[in-house]
Amino acid sequence: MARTAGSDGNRTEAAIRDAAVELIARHGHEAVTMRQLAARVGVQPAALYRYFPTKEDLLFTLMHEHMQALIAAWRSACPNSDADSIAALTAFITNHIRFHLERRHATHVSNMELRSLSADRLETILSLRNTYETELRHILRQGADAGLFVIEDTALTAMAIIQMITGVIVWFRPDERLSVDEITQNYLAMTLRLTGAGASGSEKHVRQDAEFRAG
Amino acid sequence: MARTAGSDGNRTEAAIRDAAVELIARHGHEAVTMRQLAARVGVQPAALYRYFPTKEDLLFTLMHEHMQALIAAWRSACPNSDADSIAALTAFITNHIRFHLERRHATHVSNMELRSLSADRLETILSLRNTYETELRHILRQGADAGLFVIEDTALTAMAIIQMITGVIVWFRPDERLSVDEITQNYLAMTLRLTGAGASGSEKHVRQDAEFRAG
DNA sequence: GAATGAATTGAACGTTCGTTTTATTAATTC
DNA sequence: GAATTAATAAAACGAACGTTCAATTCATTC
Repeated sequence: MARTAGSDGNRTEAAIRDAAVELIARHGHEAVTMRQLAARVGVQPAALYRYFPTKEDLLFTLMHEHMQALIAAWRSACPNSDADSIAALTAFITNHIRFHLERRHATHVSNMELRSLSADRLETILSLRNTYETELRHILRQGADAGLFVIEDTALTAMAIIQMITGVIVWFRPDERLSVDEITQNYLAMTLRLTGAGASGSEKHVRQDAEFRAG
Repeated sequence: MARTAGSDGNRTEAAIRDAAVELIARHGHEAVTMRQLAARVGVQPAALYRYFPTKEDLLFTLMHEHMQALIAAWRSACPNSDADSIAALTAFITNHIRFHLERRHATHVSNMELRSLSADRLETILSLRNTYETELRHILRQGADAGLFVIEDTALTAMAIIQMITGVIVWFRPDERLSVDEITQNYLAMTLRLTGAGASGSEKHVRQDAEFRAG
């Protein structure tokens, strides 16, 4: 056989991307074979090479688009530059958690498969990551300068916050006892306390365990 | 040739473990080949099979011993059960960061290579991990019950703290601008604020950016 | 409805993988 | 110093890997 009835390049490419994200997130890039991926898509292995020249190209494409989407999401979610730092931090945390919970698989790939990239492509991804993290560092520094935050070390605090709020994808599973909104408010409250902003902006969001379980 | 002069099974096994931890941490379990590992040890691939029956057995051994060492380290570092919750939390954070900074490679392996384990071995490791994390949950719950902490959700807060303090191994490199002690104090201060214990126990550790850079 | 391009198959390439087997040498025991 | 055991080398196994190539069929254009 050859070309199949109803075949469509755009649909096939999208199916490859979707299947690849899920398989790589679950088993890792090295562990996923092109045959395995092709079988999941419902196609022969050779067909994959019409869309991605190599296995690594496929991985890089997924990671690159994910990082660009993350930065784009923040650009459209961040408040005006004259907003106060607490509002900016709130927007950052909220956007980050929502974005990552919506794309758990893609985030896993972007965070775990860096070592499968060639040197120059690794640098491309790390540069995008740094661009994003710099946004948080700016918020923290401005807030600290304005006396709104208590921060010992801006870079270290930024890393700590990002590790904490990205970690949600490790344990969160849909149909969990907590809704996405509850989780977001919870992480936000912790972040505001962590940065010393708790007293001025977070109390209204704080609820106790019992209320969470009841709701 | 065959047995080499001065060869010693104990030394060879230790060399295999050390090389395996480093290689797996850097490249991932799937990406490391037995030939590559053997070359690093300075031995032929077949020699590895005298010490570990399969590649997965080697990985599991490394992860299992690491998790048991982590739990043992906490058992010998945790204060008496009549100590207050802030002291217990302080001991937990301090022990965790020191332990992980001393074993960055092994921690990387234990955290990233879970998907290379068979189902029953995965369960063994996850069970040990749960044992460890339960210790933190107990501290948080006791402190919340005693009114020392402000915690919305014990399980979620425990996950957030562990993600945050384990994340130190991702960015920390020796000969960094911050010493291990400074990093530990910094994470401790953030954790105490995050749990709402900041006002009563952490101020004496807080220092500003400028002082860190100067020190 | 012939010509052209897009989409895919089927088969194969050389390479590398984890692992096994057998033989050989070094250390230890008696 | 012979017998035994521990430690390794050397070579090979079949299987699976990423990838390529030619052939073939579907869809579109004119």
